[in-house]
Amino acid sequence: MEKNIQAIRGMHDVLPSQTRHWQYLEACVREVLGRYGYQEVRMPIVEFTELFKRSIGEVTDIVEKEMYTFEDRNGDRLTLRPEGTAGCVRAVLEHGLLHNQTQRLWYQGPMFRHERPQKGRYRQFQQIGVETFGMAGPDIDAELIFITARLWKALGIDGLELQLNSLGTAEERAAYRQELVAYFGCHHDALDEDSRRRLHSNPLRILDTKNPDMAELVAGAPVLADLLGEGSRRHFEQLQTLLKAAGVRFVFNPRLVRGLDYYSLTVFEWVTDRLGAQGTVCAGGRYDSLVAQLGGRSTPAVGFAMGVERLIALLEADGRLPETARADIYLVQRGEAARREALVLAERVRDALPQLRVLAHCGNGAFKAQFKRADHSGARIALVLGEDELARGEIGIKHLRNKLPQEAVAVDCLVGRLAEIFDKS
RNA sequence: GUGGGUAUAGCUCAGUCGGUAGAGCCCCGGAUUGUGAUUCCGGUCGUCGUGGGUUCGAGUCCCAUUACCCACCCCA
Repeated sequence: MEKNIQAIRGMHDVLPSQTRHWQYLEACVREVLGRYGYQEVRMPIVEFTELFKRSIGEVTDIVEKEMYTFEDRNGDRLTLRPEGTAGCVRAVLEHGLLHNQTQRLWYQGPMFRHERPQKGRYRQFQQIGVETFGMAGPDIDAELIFITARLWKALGIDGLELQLNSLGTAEERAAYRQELVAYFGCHHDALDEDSRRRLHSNPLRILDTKNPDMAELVAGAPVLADLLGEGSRRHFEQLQTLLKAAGVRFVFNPRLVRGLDYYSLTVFEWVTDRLGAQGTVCAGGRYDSLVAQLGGRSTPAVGFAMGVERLIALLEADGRLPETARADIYLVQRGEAARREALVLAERVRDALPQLRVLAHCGNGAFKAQFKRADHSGARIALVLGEDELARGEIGIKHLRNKLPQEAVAVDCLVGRLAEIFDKS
């Protein structure tokens, strides 16, 4: 038997009842970022596989088993982007946007990771990313965090916790990594299966284990903060001072590690406990070595990304989202001549009153049913054009949301009368 | 990749011990001619996820499979 075609696992349609929510969120983001002077960039969804391998890191889960990679018709290895930073860096390098200048950029779009879907985690998911280039100080780190805090406020999201950590420079982190591997290597027998694997892939992750049997071992592990050099330490302290000065609350989380290889110094996450296991709603950090790593002149950079589905889930849980837009006017008609006239009339109303949403009934349908639809559309008034009205050169205005009696106005006066009605609200 | 749960109408869900498939919502029609949301009456809608098996008989029991959900892993 033939199977119905359905959406790819982990990839979802956004239906009309939800698009309104997305648009609201996007408008909010656009507005806030605009106020900080950030500019939107749009990159391709597909890049050379090599780009992601070189930026995200060969031994990360993303590169090893989560990428949608395929061969192009001419034999190129291509990958559906699993995150946005790599492509953004590639784009600014390719177009010389880092030549003697700083950049504050943002983008939005789908990312793809072949993971097992669950709440808040999908194979195609939407991210809004923000990246800045050419600024090395903690002030730009703080600015990014201010942006996020302002965004939560604008959206009405509260209850998020900001977690903060410093990973040090690439050298410091490498040194720390070695110490960790040495330490856990000595206690190899005490490691659980996951941690043994992490020992090679991402030893910093071991610190974040959820296994209580490992708690003691982890507690005795060397601490990254002890290995930070003077520069890293000052950067981190200054950032904290800036956050405090601006009244942005945060929690120092020494176990906060990012999964991608390119991070250094500042890393942060906004988390919630209301979304199940996928509690990170926004995360980012500094990646001062990535630009050089991808062939550019060494350029400091810092950025973050938000998971749009997760933010929407939060907003929906709080009932913070606007209703789907309703119609303002529904035009019902009856009779052949009226049907033709109705469409023309609707056009005229749209010409004169562009802010109104005008639905004209199309096709057949009992008069009664048309009113039913008018009601259902949410329209405040129904315009009635039947044989009688047509003969008299009039149009009926029926108020659907209050007790006002139905009016009849000359067709020429309709626009003026409608303007009056909708002006009052 | 690993584990657990679920699958019945467009939606939300009942369905007893194995005995002919149900409700609410939605949609459509009607309640004196051309007027909605309330009320009343009537109506449409199902490969009971899919494929096998047990049985006189399976939505129900068994096996397999697929999809979805949740968690692990990982991450936004």
